[in-house]
Amino acid sequence: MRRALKNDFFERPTLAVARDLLGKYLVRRKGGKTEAFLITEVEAYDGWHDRASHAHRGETERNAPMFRSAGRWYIYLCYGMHWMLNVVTGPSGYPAAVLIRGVEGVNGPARVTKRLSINRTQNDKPAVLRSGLWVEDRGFIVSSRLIGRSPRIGVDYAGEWARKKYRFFLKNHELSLRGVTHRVTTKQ
DNA sequence: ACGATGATGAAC
DNA sequence: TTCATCATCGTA
Repeated sequence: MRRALKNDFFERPTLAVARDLLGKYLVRRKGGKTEAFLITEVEAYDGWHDRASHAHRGETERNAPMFRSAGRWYIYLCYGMHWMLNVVTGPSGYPAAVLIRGVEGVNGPARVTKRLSINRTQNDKPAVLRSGLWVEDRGFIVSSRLIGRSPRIGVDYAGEWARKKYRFFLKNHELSLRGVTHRVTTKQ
């Protein structure tokens, strides 16, 4: 089973999308080569009131993709050198997105974009095969007991929002890191 | 523990 | 126009 996720997957509440992205595959096609990576760690950024979100101070040129329809990429430069990859979620007009913080064998949001050669050229583009970057369901089921939650990384300035457990990760991430076949999932 | 490195947004 | 800040990482 190999099915590219459609907009209806991303149009759901942001926390649900974040949780369900674990165990899906981030797929990159570039220069005739296609690579797929198991998604192992994500963070949700949910609405205007979320003080950790770029959308907290309203719509700007940078965060405009977050306010648009779900299933598009929101990519921006952080600390002057790192690209951050997010996928827009929720209804159109509601600013929300999920940050891809880790994939199998690649730990950390800046390393993910570096490994997959992602930069602003994909920003605001739809997550479909045609754009060269999309997400696939490959039939794995990730049960709740294999998922960990924690506060988000690097958002200590966000007050009570910094403490919300909006980060989701696969508990056996370390196994994946060492290149060992992961056992977190069960074939459908 | 800290410097790299530049876009962003808010203040002036 | 200036300035502080920043959804991080590599080196020490």
